Amino acid sequence: MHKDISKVALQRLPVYLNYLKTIPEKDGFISATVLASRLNLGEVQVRKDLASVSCTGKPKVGYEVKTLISELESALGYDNTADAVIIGAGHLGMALLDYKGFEEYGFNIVAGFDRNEKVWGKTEGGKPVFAMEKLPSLIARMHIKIGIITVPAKAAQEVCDLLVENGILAVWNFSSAHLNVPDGILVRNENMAVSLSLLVQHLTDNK
Amino acid sequence: MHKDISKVALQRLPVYLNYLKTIPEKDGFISATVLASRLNLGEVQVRKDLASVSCTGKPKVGYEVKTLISELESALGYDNTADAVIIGAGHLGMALLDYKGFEEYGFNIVAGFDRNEKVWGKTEGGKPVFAMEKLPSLIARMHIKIGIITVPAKAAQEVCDLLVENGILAVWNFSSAHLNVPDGILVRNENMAVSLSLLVQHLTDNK
DNA sequence: AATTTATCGATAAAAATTTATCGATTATTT
DNA sequence: AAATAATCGATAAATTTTTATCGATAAATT
Repeated sequence: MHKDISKVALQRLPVYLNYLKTIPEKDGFISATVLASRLNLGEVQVRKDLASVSCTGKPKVGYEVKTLISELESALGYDNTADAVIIGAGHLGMALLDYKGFEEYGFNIVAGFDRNEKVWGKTEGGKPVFAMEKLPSLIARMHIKIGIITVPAKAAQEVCDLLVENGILAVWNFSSAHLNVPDGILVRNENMAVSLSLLVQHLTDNK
Repeated sequence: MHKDISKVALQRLPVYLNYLKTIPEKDGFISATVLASRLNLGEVQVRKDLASVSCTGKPKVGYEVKTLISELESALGYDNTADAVIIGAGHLGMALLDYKGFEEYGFNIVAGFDRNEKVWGKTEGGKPVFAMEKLPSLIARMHIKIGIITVPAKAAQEVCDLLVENGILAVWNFSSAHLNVPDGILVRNENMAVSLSLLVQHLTDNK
């Protein structure tokens, strides 16, 4: 098994994977040179990134696309599917429930939960929405370790506490609230405004 | 004006800003030490990041929160509000239309556009959804430079081309498609599955 | 008023990441 | 069959980023 994939490389691997899945050369070969120019990355960087998951590149031709795809998938751990639940079935929660990309990458959003009884029993992309009361038993029964928080900021900490109490180990936080968690619990904050601001920053720099 | 903010620091600045806006010490001071421990970052790193936008820290007490907030905002360019449009009024598009965080950061999502006439005329969070035909004139009239793509992958390139044709300079791509754009156009890809996979990666590493 | 404590800001060291270079290898061309 | 061209993979150099150290300073304490 390949190891020592740097943090930043790890962020680029899915980009390669994603791109490889869309190209016409699906049944042939692709070189690091071509890949680099298509994705606007450095040729050497691409080669180095790929070296961390593959050693099947052949001089003059490059990498077999099929092989590379499965090597990337396996390196990224997409083989072992991971289950997660979503708390908050507003538009964002529903969008994530429906997001096809997850399945493709081996993730499985099991269900959504919401306080509002109007959405109980609804399904989105085949995923059901339940009452909050059902959360503890479902998490326990299915040994779920990942919780996705898409509730308003005000309710986020409360929801987070509930998740942690019930054995969740990683939280993906879409609310703007800053979450306090005990040691050992991983929080990843997804702040949409931050992402957009980085885009704008870039825009104003280059003029 | 402060300069030379490193790329990675630039990604952390909004985190500080976001956190500062939520704390109880709003009217007082906060030290890099405290900020670091609250956000689980290195003390020196925080101090260095802040040094790139501020020089108002006082020994023994830290930084005045109010001052720091406005210094961060100005460094990040949140003074000059930026307008954007969203193409694709599915759940994700609707969620972004409704996302309150943007306004807070000085962004303004002007409107959504969709091919499906069932959603035309709807509003979400006060933002209207229009037919695609209205896109060119609105972009031109309001001088909008940012487009957010939340359509399915199949339609993404077509939408992207349309945006570019009409003068959009930056694209925030939520679809899984890889977009080809002319030089000078900035594309930022938001792959939800990537974010989740990084979370999971971290989870499986630390066990 | 002197001493202690907490923190800044700067500089230096360490670590991580990117970029450059180059020999080895494989297909293609002569 | 030999020469050529393209590309890999490895190693080295350059750059960027993170972490450590330390004197200076402002508030708190003695």
